[in-house]
Amino acid sequence: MVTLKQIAEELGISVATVSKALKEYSDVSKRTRALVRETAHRLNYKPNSFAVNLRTKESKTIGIIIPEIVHHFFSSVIKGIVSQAEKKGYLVIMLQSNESYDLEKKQLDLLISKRVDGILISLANGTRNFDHIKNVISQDIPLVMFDKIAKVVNCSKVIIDDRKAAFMATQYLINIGCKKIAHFRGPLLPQNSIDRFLGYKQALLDNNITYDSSLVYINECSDKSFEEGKKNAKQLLKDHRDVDGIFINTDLVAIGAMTLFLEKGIKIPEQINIVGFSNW
Amino acid sequence: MVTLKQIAEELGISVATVSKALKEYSDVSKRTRALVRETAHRLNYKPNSFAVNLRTKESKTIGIIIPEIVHHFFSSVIKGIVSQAEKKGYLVIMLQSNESYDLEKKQLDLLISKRVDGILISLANGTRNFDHIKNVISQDIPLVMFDKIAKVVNCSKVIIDDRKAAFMATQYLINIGCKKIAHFRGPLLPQNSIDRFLGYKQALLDNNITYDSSLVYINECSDKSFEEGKKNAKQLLKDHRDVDGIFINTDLVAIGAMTLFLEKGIKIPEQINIVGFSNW
DNA sequence: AAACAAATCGAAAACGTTTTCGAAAAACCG
DNA sequence: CGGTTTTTCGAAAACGTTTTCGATTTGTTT
Repeated sequence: MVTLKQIAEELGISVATVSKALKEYSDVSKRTRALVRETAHRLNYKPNSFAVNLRTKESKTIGIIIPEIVHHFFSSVIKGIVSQAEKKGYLVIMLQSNESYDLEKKQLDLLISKRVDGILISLANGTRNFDHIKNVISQDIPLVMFDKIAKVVNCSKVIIDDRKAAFMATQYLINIGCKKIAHFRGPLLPQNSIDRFLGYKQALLDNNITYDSSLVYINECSDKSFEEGKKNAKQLLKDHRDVDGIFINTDLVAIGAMTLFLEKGIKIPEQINIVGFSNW
Repeated sequence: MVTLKQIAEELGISVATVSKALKEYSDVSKRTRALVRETAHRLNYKPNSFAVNLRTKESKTIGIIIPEIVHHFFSSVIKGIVSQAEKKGYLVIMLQSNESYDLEKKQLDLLISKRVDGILISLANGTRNFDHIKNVISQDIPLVMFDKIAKVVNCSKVIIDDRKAAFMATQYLINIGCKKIAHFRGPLLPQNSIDRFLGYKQALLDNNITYDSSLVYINECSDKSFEEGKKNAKQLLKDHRDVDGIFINTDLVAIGAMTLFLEKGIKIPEQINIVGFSNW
């Protein structure tokens, strides 16, 4: 591997000038600048990023922590992040928390020990303490939360209007004539699960439909979402045979529910209407 | 940020001993080792990985290049790679080639300029020259290819037996009674596209069904796979109305084809049987 | 030609760690 | 107690780059 020193020796000048020449410092004459550029190219010089990192104290990489990689939403988010970061010369290190608080904390430690320049994070469902996040922020490491956020943490956040979207989904069911609408919601904690529930409730309220908490089913949105959807659908059939619409927190759960209904010979959308959330 | 030097000053010993103590060198007495460990922990010492990288000439990161992140197969592969790498203390940098040869080359350059310790790569469909790969290998940077490989490159490779799998899929269609079986294949180049085609052909041969090249349709497996599936299915209906089975290179294409058949009122599997490939 | 300004370069320190090698101290032995 | 071995430590170099600051050279102005 060729270094600045070798270029310097080749040209009989100092390492300092070579370094400056390569960064086009006005400090060094045009003639030597050209000379250096030329031989650097000839020797196929590539700066040693380890040394650059140490000296400049930055790595031009950003870290990202998401609950689950194999997930249509997150994998498209990653794609966007990676390609955008790239344009600015940044690389992306990706870790997943498996929806676990402990793992999330460990991954965060890993990223700061690697001294990434910044961190993007979507919280695990299991996270209800945010000290590890606040700790990072207090160390002045840039951090922004997206999708699964915590309102109490003071940092930039990127989210959609879950509440409004849920409202619109429920309103749609009402518009096409549904009278009794159930909701399969996510866990109690993540903000977007809460907001979607509130949007659902608001839509009922605005249309003078009385809210019935027994129509709300919870699922964990773990990696068995599909099975959870089937289970909840089965339970729903027992509890409320006359439900004619469901607004479901996540598409994979919705697919599980649909599968069960089809197995039971229940026609969609003739007998029951279903709206999922996520754009899978 | 606390450094070795600060620990050394705190204890009135040298930086060298602190470093060695933290790595449990037998070189330093048990007493000082304990002392160092203790104060390091108390001061919340975290080694500066930039310096470690520079000194040890390794970064404990591996790079991975895949054609497409938003893809069920690749995102599960990533998940496996990330979690396994993690166990060994490695991080993963991920880049995508968008199925483009030029981008693939650029990404490879990026990874080696970042001096990753090793590279995993699944080739882009557009790649038909492998000098960039060979070049990396000749620099003694560990590289292994997976899924979309090139036979001519001399390195470790991880693949499945595409040919056998395709054979089994086609054989299955034959077993359930299909007489005229079409094949929607992938591009001409990637090895697994070739192998799947050969497996299909072999199955026909072994069952004394004459191979008819007009029953083979090509699709590019780009990001418009779904549309390609529909298009090929439409064409197939024009060319060979009596086909009763199709072995399709990729699930997303198969879904496109199924969608078109359903739109045309053709019943699956009553009128036509379909096997896709990928486990989506 | 003296005086000054501008252009060009390089020595050296710094980033924080790891490792070699020699020196000092301690322990052991007859 | 002298000599030898073992244990314990630290000085210093090295990794390759960036940047400051002073020195030297060149050019410009009276």
